[in-house]
Amino acid sequence: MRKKPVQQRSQQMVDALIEAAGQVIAERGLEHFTTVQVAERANVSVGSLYQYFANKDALLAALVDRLNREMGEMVSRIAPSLLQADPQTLVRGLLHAAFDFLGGREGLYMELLRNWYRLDIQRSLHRFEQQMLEITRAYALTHVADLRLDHGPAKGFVIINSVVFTLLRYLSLPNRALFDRDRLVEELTTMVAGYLSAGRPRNPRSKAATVTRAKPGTGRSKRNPVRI
Amino acid sequence: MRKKPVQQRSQQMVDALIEAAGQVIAERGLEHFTTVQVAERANVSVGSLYQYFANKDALLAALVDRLNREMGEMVSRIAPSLLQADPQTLVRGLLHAAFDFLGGREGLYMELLRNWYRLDIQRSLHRFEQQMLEITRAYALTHVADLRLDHGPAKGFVIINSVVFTLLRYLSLPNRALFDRDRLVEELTTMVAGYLSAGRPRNPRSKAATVTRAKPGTGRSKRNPVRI
Amino acid sequence: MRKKPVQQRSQQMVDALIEAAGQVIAERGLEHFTTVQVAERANVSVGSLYQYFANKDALLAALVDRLNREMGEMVSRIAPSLLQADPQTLVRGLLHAAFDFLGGREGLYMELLRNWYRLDIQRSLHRFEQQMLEITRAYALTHVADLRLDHGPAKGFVIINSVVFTLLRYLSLPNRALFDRDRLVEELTTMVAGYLSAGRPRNPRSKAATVTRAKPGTGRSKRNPVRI
Amino acid sequence: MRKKPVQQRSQQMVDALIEAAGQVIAERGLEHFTTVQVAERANVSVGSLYQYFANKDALLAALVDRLNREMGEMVSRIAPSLLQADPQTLVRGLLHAAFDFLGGREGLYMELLRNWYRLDIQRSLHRFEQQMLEITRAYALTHVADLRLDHGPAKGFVIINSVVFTLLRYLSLPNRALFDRDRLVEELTTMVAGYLSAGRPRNPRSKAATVTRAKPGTGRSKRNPVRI
DNA sequence: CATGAATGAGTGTTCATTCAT
DNA sequence: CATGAATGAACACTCATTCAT
Repeated sequence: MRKKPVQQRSQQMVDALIEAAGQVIAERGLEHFTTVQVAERANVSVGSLYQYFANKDALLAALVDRLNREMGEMVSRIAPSLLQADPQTLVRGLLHAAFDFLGGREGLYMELLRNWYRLDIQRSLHRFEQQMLEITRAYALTHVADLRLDHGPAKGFVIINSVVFTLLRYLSLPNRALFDRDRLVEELTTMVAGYLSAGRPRNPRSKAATVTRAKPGTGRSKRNPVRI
Repeated sequence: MRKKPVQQRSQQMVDALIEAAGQVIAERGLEHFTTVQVAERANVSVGSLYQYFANKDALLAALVDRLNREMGEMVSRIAPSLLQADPQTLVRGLLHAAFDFLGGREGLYMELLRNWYRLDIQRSLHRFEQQMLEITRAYALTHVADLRLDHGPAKGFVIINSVVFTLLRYLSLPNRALFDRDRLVEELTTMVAGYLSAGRPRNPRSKAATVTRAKPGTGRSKRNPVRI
Repeated sequence: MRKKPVQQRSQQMVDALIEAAGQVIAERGLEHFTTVQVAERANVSVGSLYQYFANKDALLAALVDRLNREMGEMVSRIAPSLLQADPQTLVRGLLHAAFDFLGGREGLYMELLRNWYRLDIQRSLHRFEQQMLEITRAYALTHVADLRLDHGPAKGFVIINSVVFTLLRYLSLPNRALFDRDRLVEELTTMVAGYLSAGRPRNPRSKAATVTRAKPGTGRSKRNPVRI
Repeated sequence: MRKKPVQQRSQQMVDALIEAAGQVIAERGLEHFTTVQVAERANVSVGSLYQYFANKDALLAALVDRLNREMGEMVSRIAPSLLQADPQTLVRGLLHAAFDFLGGREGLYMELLRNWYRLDIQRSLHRFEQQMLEITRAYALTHVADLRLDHGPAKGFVIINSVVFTLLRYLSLPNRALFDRDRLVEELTTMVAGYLSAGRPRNPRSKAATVTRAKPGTGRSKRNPVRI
């Protein structure tokens, strides 16, 4: 940002520009938005845009920052009320919140998240993972028996990406006739809640199976038989 | 495609152009590749490119078609050998195959899949889902007890997207120090295999819960703790 | 200048702006300096700049005026002490003064003089010539035998421009390793002092040669054979 | 240059663009010429300009190269016919040639040379000096008695810059009423020829004078008293 | 059919200047 | 009077697409 928007009017302009950028991106797509369009949408001249943002990328970065922040806020808002529920309820609640967040603001977040690798949205996703990890830990403190405690970074990574991109793709579907939102949430709830509970002795009679990789030879050595 | 390449030379040229397009995209990224670059890489003039492809988008569509086809071939190649194994082995095998596929060809598929919404890769993913569904059905015929038979479209959707995008994002990670590929595959295997086995009467006492969505339609606000 | 700065504060501001303009030009070059930079450097707003200068060019004109005045002052300061010396000493003294003047003020004058044709520095140079003419006349009054008295405007023109631009280019040289300042001054002294003394019967035996222009025909008519 | 103009048509285009650039610069001045204007003048689109020149600067560089080359050719064309003449005739001939060259082509060279420090015209001037040095050496071989042989780089530097910039400024004069071209050439001839002959024992009775700098204290150390 | 030079609309960005506060 | 945010015309440069050869 070129100038620190200390004054109120300035901050308003910065906000208006970020907002306008979001709208234009949501409407035209990331690859078709131009600085002039953003300025026009914000009822402002291009020059003003460049008074507050060094360049187009800086504007995008600010928008991503807002996404990042709002994702955090969303989680913080939702989490407390879910800590007393059982795992499925927790997961389902988070999923609905994520759904609402993604579809919100005219699909702005969707277009941004679809471009997670161009913009620096990886950071946002990473922070999201951290928050989920914290929630899981907090949850585990009161529900000792229900969830495994030793969640490494991999579990959070798997869950977040599975959920976010599955939702994202569902919302991007031209035709949602095959199954509705609730069905999707239930499926994801089943999958995620099951995954979170995994590892506990769920079914004592389940036979221990020793399996090897089907196609072990692609350069990965010592992938040992795994006990499940 | 402007002309049906009935002649052999023409088909070769079409192939060379698609191949070149893939290479250039893998190297420079989707947003930085140009038709001239593609033509040069294919040792052909731009004019010839436009002889066979109406425009840039048609070229991209052809590339996506190839992706679509190769994804199908990949699955068909892998599936037969896995039908005898137990669920985890099946899933793990498919995951490793998907991993290899994504990382293959210098990351060409990654760059394409990252742009699933710009190009029309949704079709490819959908076909992929169909194939997975078929595999699951075939598998179920011989492993009746292990997997639920009533997989609707939602389950396939969830699995495919969860897996594909999680792998995609992992491979896009600048730093893979936190956990390695095998760990990720194990986690996904656990999640997916568990999910596929879910629905069977695991906990007889569980159901009989009446749940209502807090605000089922557009329901944004205050989605209250829910009793399941 | 838009307003006559009758008040003291105003005059200070005008001075500060001119000074700031000079500094910015010296640092960034004439083609890269902006009115905003100048205003900031003068601890003043752009609006104020435009209160006193109709536009950018007016500011530059004021700067050139100052250059003009300071060049005059420089000559006036130097001249008196040199009127008693012999021609070479006079010339050498003036050259060193010109050198110091050009290199002074962080090279401000250099950047301005390099742009003698954009800004209206021709006036400054012309005034400079007048001053030199006066000095020569004054000098001739006490050194009748040493210098020709009939210096027309051409001689002053030749000397001033030869000296100023040669010094200017020397100071603009990226590498001054070939010869140092003193050497340059000596050469110029030799040339100029010799030139000023020329016309007197130096070499009685010089044969009268009738020569024709080497390439008389390029559009300049009747340039007749010249008697030397 | 982006593409090697191997073909004739291409070379023509390159030439046309350079020529157009020269014309636009001569008409509008260096700071007001745009790539679009150049393209239009060359009856070509901007895109074509950029097919042959990486950017605006590359176009300017090509123009400067042409200046450089033409200056060299001009000297080579003039020099041979002057080697038999006496010094004044030599100098006068070169001066008239330089005059014609500068004023030629609608003043294109003037505008370029006025910008010797922005463009890389210093190289051209340096090469020009080298050529003059060679001419002087060749001349000295047949006119041993007339010219000093030990011309260091300083002498050439002084002459070239004195002459070039004095001519340049004369041609830039809005009003040439004070003295005409021939007068200027005569004055320069006198000065330069005198300078070139200097150093020879011209006047045995000239008293040796020891002089010190008029204003020695500006930071240049060891500037010793000079023997004249 | 093949070629690749030519096109020109479109984009990001700058900066002299104005004017509401 | 001073301020500095706002303006928008102007410019360098790109690249998908065409078409004369």
